[in-house]
Amino acid sequence: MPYDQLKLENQLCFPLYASSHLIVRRYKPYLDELGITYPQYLVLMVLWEHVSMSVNAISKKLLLNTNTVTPLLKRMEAQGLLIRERSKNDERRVDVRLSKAGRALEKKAAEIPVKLSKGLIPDVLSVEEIEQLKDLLKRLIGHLDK
Amino acid sequence: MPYDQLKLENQLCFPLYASSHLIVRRYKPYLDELGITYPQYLVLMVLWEHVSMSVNAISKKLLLNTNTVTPLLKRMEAQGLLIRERSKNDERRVDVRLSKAGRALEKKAAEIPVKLSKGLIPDVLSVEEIEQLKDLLKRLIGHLDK
DNA sequence: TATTATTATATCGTTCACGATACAATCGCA
DNA sequence: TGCGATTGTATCGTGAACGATATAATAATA
Repeated sequence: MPYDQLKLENQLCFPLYASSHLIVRRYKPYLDELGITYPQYLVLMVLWEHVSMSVNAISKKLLLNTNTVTPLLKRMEAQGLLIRERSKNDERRVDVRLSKAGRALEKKAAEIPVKLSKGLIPDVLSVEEIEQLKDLLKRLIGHLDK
Repeated sequence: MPYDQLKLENQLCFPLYASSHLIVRRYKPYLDELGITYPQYLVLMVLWEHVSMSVNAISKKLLLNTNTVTPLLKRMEAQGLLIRERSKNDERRVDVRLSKAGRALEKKAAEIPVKLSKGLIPDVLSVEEIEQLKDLLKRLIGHLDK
């Protein structure tokens, strides 16, 4: 039985890949109600925390490339969720800030993580295990993102 | 400070999403050498373990929808990595098996997980922590995939 | 000041990922 | 046997995700 490391069962990457997809699928019905996608929800979370941010700063925060974030932001601007504006200080930069509509979504969105954790915590994973999982993932990300 | 659960920092989903992307990025240069993408590598792993499988069985194994897997397999067939053939028993099914070229990639692919674990284990995460991480992810997937 | 390098963003083409939908083959059961 | 329900696969359209590339603004330095 050669190449045990090539079994899905034994890989770390596959469960990461799969759980990421599955959890986004779980978010979908709730995000559909708000008219946004999961990556758009990530952008909103960044902008709920920071009044104004450049395209570059957003893409760094989300660990995505700017050529992914640029069209994402343009779609969100077209939907009226945010405003993109060339910075006056440095005209290479485009600063992004939420519109009223974008800011208004925060309250509704706040319920989503609560709803999703139902049935998961503590039945499947305890609070401690969730913290453990987040910690392990953050250390992994720290290694991968350099 | 309202809505703490909406901070990227506090979410479980975001580190899952991010680590999945980052690890696929790490795979990329190695998979480029083999002329395949990460989802194609997943398909190959399934078929290295199982001589023949239906489209449906592959999509279930990878936790992907068939409308994702069908074009994936067609591209792989066009590249000469595998053969798709209507099942004789049940003509609704399409059985998929590797070509010689597809089987030949296994040996080269076997080195990739080994290379990727360098610098990660045990410096960033111990062997035990990797096992712990896989276990937590599998339990999470078990919950999400139903 | 001129020119080279860097930074920030945008554009293009390919591959995924998935919901909605279509359609043919097979199954279940009266 | 007949026929409605189910199953397996495929097609289409939209939104990512990213490498490669382009372009303009700014910074660095000769």
